[in-house]
Amino acid sequence: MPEFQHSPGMRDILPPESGRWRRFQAVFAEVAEAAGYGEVMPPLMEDIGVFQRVGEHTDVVTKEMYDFVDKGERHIALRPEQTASVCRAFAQHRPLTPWKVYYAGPNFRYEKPQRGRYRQFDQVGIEVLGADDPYLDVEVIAIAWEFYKRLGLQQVTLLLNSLGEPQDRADYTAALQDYFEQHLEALSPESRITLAKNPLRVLDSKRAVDAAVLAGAPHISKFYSADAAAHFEAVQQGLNDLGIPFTIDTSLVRGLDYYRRTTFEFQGGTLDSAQNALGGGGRYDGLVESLGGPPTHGIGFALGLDRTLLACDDEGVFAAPQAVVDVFVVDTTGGREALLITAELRSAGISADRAFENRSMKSQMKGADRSGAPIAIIVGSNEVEAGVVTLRPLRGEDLQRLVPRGELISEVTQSLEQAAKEATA
RNA sequence: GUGGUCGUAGCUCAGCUGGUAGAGCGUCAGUUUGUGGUACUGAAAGUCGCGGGUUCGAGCCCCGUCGGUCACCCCA
Repeated sequence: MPEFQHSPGMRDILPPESGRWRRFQAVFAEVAEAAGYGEVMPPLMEDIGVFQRVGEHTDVVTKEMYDFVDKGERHIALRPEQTASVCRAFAQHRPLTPWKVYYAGPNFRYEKPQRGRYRQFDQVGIEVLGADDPYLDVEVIAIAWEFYKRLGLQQVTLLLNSLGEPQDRADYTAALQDYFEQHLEALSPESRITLAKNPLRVLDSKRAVDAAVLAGAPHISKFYSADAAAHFEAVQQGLNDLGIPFTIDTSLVRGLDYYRRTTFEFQGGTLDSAQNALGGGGRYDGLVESLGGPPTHGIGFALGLDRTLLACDDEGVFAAPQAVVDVFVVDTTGGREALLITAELRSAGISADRAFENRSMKSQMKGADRSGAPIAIIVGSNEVEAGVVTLRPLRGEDLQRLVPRGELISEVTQSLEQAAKEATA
């Protein structure tokens, strides 16, 4: 065993999996940019106050933050999510609204790790600040939906709810509190604890004993103000117009305290309940204001990279890309020819790899095979004397041939084009 | 944070009631010293997570600890 391993909940992402991560983020960037979103890159750490504004009562803030005091006596925290940072950035820079941004990168939460749940975990997401239009809600959801489609995921369920206006939410919370207190005996001990902290979140319970009580609980929909009801109606209509299927789930309560009106979550159909929340988001108010900005409407979502990838594994889509190089150079004269030829190929925009340590030809050919390259360039003493190289197709039935050293690039280019054509045919 | 479970070569695992470690895959090297993907031969590679204890003797038993995993909690 090595003396050091990564800390719990941290991981090394190695190739080819790392290529999959990069592609994941690239696809997300494409989808977001196609809708006019620009990338925002907030810092990995901030004054802890930025995150505390998100919700004084949530576990994310109270128990799970990675924080420390820096050499300037500042109380700093590693970001547990990015929404707060984006709002802080908005309050600080005051860009034109609506401000449409996306982000990708790691977040940190001090939790007990388990499958699909790490202390350093990546999310991609978008936020829009400064607009309250229900069609914006639809656009935001549609972007996530399109992203899942691009990945190839089929079994994603969109759960939709509205928490109403802050007042509606408060009224509902009070009603819920009353109801649960009347049925305290039937609630699980865990839920009773949750009830004391935040009645809304009792609805999240997955415990079987709570099911009966939950089924009889009052519904948020009875508490909507006219505005909230109209907004929610418009969102549903818009989703229907785009052909995006959704399920209303009145028990859908997001973890952070600042949400209002539209909330949504994406669930993976193939995953266990512990990690089936692929992503979620909603509309929020007051966050920018609490960070020193003007009153600003906001909406956004965050999607977990790990869980989404787990869902991809289960559905057999979005596999890790195989690292492939165009050409593998086999040199049996000591390696200098390979040095020159790979450099020449790379300068010409042709990716090329080679073996080192002067291995046997057989070993080098093995390397060529493993590299995935469609062609090998072989150089031995015969070739060097004759001023040629051997161009050896590795994938098809074509025979190898000698080409003049000076025509290397044009011959390889031609050969690669032909290989590409055969591959698609 | 609480509870269950697991931890043996790079990977996946075997190792019966305790007697100082094995397989497959992979890696490397050979099988006519210029040619890969198949086959054959061989080799390297493990302080059996770590630390204590019981025992003549522990990978197998006990305790602790670290890590993974599952459930709860929470969430992505």
